[in-house]
Amino acid sequence: MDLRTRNKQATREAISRAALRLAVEQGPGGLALVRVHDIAEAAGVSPRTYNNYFSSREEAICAFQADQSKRAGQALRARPADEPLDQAVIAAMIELYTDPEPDRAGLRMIMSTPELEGEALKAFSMAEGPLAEAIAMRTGTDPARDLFPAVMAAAVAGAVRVAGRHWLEAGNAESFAAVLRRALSCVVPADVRNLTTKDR
Amino acid sequence: MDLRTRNKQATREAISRAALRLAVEQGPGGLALVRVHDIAEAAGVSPRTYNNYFSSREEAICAFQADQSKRAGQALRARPADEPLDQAVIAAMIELYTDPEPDRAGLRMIMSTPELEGEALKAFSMAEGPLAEAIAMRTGTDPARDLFPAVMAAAVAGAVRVAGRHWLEAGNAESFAAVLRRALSCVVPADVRNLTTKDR
DNA sequence: ATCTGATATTGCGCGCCGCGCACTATATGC
DNA sequence: GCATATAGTGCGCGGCGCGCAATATCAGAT
Repeated sequence: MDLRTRNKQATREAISRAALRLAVEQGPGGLALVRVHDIAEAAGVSPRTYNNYFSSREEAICAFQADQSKRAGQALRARPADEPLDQAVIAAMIELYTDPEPDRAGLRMIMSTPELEGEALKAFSMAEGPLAEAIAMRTGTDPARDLFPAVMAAAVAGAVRVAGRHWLEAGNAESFAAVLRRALSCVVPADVRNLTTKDR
Repeated sequence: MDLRTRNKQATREAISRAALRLAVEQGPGGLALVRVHDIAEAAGVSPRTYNNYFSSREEAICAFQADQSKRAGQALRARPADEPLDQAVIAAMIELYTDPEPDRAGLRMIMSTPELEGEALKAFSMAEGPLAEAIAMRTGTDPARDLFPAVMAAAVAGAVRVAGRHWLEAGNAESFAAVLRRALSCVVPADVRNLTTKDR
């Protein structure tokens, strides 16, 4: 990859990290106190530059989650091709979202701050497109006709979100991986054939 | 209900309707041209009053979808108690979202305008809470321990969203009810017992 | 090592937005 | 018909997003 591009990504990440850190410092109640000026300063960049990378504080704060979700497709595609869909999806999502174990404070910030709700949903739902594509590949279905890939992708993304919420509310009782597996088991059918055929 | 409250709701709806109408007029590309001033004027209200009801144009535009989603719980609860979960959910969602058949232009506006993406996701996801509660009632599960109700609710809301997108992209080939049924069939298990037991 | 062209960063300024506050208009319930 | 809670409004402030043009920075060729 181009060095120039790498520097850009570094700047982007610096801004994003600064934004999330400052937001976490204020807690879910004080998002209004996180000024663009502060984010830019903490990232060592001018306010105008901050706005070249993100068009809202919310977007900057949730950027990490968004980027992670975008990798959902490749995570599933990385699973062995002969693995059953349900196992592949569960393994892929656990790998994607628990490497490393999520930051509690950060996740709590983006998931329980009303002003961030829309952006957080956007961040998680960014997994849907790539995921649907990967699922379609695996099941050999045509995304234009079959609803199954897109619906399943949305269900998986939703399960991840619910798992996150539950993991935040419960204490350290369970690892996120365990919660995630439980959640995904509710929507990823062990045998998917009867559903796809019904859907054709 | 109090008359005063009804007038408030009427005002709220007037603003919301005006906002959506103006947005549709500009199309998904020109949301920036929909000024608060115009919305307020079209609703016969001062800009300041508009802001007493909605804290952003996006929220005003998506208010109808949001309100509809909020009724998901009662829609499911209105189904006969002895009806199997899968049939009840499908029937309830079809009743809720196809009475009347959705407005194509309006739905297209909120679902394919990038600036509205977050708010639209919020609107659809507002069904999840009430829906999860109703599902928990039906299945007799404890939402605090079992993930199933919340996960299923998220999956259903996601399926509705995907169905909407598909219905917009396809022409008049299918009624929305038909698409909705197909989408929901992908995630609502015909026999839910094996999943709930696995989840306990 | 130097130059050069591309590109990232920045400063400035405009228009709009969300909202707190205080005031006014309204009509509900007595 | 009146008192009073409540909805609507005008004003003003601070902040934000972004277009534009100038500047700084750096990769790559010579």
